[in-house]
Amino acid sequence: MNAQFKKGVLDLCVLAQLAKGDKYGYELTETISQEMTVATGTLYLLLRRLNEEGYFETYLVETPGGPARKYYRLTPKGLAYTQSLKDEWITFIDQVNRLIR
Amino acid sequence: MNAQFKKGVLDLCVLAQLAKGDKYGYELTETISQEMTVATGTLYLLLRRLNEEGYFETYLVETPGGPARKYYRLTPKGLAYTQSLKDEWITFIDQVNRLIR
DNA sequence: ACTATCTATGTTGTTTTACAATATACTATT
DNA sequence: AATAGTATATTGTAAAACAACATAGATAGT
Repeated sequence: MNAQFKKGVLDLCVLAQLAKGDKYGYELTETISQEMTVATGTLYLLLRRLNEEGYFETYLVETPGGPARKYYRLTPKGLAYTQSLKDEWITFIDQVNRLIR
Repeated sequence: MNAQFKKGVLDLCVLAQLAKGDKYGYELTETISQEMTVATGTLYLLLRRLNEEGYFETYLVETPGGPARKYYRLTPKGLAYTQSLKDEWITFIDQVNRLIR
């Protein structure tokens, strides 16, 4: 069992969003905030950490108004990690449900 | 949303077990270990914390062989907290599922 | 008699993660 | 001129889980 799941579901949420297509940080903050409260700083910290672990590639895109957007693209390693995290999440839910029902 | 859920599902597992009936620490360790890995020290730390917050009453029971068992009994406050945590857990699963599917 | 194992409770120090607060910077609106 | 929105990022703090260790009585094996 992955110990990180007890406190690391956000990783999965971000990775699963990126599996749908490249996104920039602020965009991820907005999307995830629709479902749960998350501090903006938390997302950037998480993105930096996962980036350092080789799950992302990044690229900058200029915008006419406002600062440039930093897009995150999943690497093959990142995609594989996303799938394994998703599987572990499903398993984890079952384990918890067996204990609490 | 409860921020503790991202890292506090163990609380719910322990409380839900106690909602079924009084149990002692080692017994909880055994039961929860059937579903997920958990360090013995973690359980006792968690029990002490929840006890200090008024969710338990405790009592000792002598055993013919081995040290006495410390039983934990949910207080009304603890039972109410268990139910609210359970509700929040169900909600949380839905929120995550919307983000990852 | 000694050793290991099981039952049972508990503490200490470390790591991880999320949060709050703060900082920067450009644009558009009032 | 001030505020709000878009966008990225850092710092310090708190919570929770872990690993390792400590204690202790009973039992079983060698």
